[in-house]
Amino acid sequence: MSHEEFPTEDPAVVTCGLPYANGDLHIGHLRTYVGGDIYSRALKRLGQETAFVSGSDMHGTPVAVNAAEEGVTPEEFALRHHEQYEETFPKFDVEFDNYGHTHDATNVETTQEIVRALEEAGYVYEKEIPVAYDPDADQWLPDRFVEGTCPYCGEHARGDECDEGCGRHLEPGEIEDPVSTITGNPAEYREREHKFFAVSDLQEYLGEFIDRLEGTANAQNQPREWIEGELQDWCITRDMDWGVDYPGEDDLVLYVWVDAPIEYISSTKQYTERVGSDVFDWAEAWGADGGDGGEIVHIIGRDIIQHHTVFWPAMLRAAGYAEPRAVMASGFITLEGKGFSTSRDRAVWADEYLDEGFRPDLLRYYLATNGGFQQDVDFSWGRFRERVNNELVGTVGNFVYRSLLFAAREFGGAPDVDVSEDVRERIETAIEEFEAGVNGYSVREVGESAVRLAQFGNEYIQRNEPWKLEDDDPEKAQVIRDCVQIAKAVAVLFEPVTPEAAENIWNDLNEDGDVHAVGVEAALDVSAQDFGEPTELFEKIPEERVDELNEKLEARVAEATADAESEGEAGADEGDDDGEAAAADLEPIADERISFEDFQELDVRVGEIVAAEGVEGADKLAKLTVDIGVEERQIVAGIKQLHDLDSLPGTKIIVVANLEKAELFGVESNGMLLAAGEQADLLTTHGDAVPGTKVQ
RNA sequence: UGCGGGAUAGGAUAAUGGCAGUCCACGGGGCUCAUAUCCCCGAGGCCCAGGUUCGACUCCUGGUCCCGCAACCA
Repeated sequence: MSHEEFPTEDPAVVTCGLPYANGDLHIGHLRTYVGGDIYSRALKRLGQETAFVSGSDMHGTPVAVNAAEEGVTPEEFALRHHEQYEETFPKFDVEFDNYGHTHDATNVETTQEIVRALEEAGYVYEKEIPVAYDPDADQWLPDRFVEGTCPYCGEHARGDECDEGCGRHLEPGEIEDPVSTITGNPAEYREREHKFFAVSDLQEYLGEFIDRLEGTANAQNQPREWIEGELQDWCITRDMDWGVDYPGEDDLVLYVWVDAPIEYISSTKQYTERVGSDVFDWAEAWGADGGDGGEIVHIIGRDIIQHHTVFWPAMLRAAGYAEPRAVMASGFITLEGKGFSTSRDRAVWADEYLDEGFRPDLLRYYLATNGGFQQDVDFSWGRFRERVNNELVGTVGNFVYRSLLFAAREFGGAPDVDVSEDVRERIETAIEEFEAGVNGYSVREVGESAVRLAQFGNEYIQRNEPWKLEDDDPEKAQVIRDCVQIAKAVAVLFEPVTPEAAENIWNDLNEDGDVHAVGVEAALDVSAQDFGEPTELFEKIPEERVDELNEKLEARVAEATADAESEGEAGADEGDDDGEAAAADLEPIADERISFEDFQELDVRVGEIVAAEGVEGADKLAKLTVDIGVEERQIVAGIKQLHDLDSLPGTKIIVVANLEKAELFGVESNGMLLAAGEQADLLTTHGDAVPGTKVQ
């Protein structure tokens, strides 16, 4: 690796964090992949030899647990997601040079090689630790295969973290009353030998490494806490079948975070196997040939910074590979100002975006340029429309279209004169900005260099008004020639962000060759002379589309929330919508009608609140004791913050009495109270119906 | 609680301690080859409180708020 400016003489590897084979992709995920794709295209554009690789992360307990729930094998489960990812990325023009997965033979082999190297170098030792064990099923229960009671807050918790209560991380052996998540059997603790990676031996190295690491500031600073504090060694084995076998140990697999980053190497290897080492040499890039290695750039979400700045470089170092040059950690995405919530279907899914008929270019542009890469950005359909209409249609599309249209009509293509000095210099400036974006690890800067150039183009054509010039005025040919060149430069510089539009400009210009393969210098190359009338690059998004999309989103969230509530998860999630907003745009009435019989299935009763108290550890849940005439019921509802609980006893409410029981935060909820809207305005009786009266 | 990132106009971004600039949106006017671009004018901003200083968005102290991370969560 060098710390010279790109492009360097060495091969580069750009990687994207492995998507975990356990769910659907939404535009929040896409930010990292689009960012990586743009960055790798930009590097290639600068002439840097680059491999862009990733793969699906197939292992780990969540896959195993979810597969078991579905009754399929982990491999089947994970492969299904893998295939889906593999199909989805190209639809967004995210084009990996190689996309593998962690369960393929290459990765298993590479992982085992690296683990052996760690062992040989003396970085692995054994230690006995307590592990949950299911004696009935004769099975070890690592991580999420066990759940029980958090020793710190007493809430129900997963084996590895107290997900519902205090949020603390739990060490193996800590969780109390352990129960198997597969069989429901009570578990016991058994001492068990496990393998540890002596990260602490590499503390000094990691301290130096982090000082020279490039990329975004968050990736460099966040891990300082651990690296400059006391590093703990890392347990790298698990008692399960699903994973990469630990070499020489039949009943242990490697912890998923060992084989996951190694997929970066394996995927590069597969690329070399496909194209030949004369085109791209994985061993040189990763320093497996004993050399210094190439330029390794990791592009990840900021949630996995520590894995890429502590464990991973430690493994590379200990096993004798090259270290990463840069880590770019992206911020998160919010949707219309609020967090994504996949359980509430509050998300813009990758497939959904495409199904709405939008081109990948538009989203790529939005994601790449709406804020700095490490900044959290908000996605809203309104702003999406604004930026597409103003910047892509108004600035870029309009400039290219008006220039090429004018050129085609007046000259049948580009007039045969040289590009003026001023314009040449302006294009050179744009190239410099583009390069600065790559060297500053800013996909935003890369994307904006082309838009600013198009903006200059609009000013330039406007200032010179070629449409007012006489046909024999040499100035007319000059201006048009300059504009055609600017349009070509825009195609070259905008290609990483909007590959499809770049291709269209290229075709309109009647250029030979592949716009995806040319270098930045092509921006200044003489254009083809003849071309016809151009196509329109981008289409405006009408305002009604935004309304429609927002309505769809709201309706979906409402539906998912209602589903969740009927499953007894009411209020356990965020619900901070404000009342005015909810009143301003009401959800449309459902189209589907239900029969009277269906309605009659609901046993709705008048009830009276006897007692109300908050559920400990939950922000929003309240435990209510409700008198419904025939009996008293305990009902949990998400109203803790919305009502004064002390004033509730004596209040008459309406209750769905025959809703199935549910457990929320470990508290049983036997029924559901009816309330209106996000503010949970409680339904009550107008007259004096006694508790137990049926509502009909 | 600790650590990190952040807070500049409605949104997005700049400013060695020296006039708070730019893009988009908004209001008004002009131009018009073009999917309404460009030009002109206008309204609108430094999270708060102290301090250092001739002078603070910038440096210091103390707060507030947002987003993360806190290690066998993929």
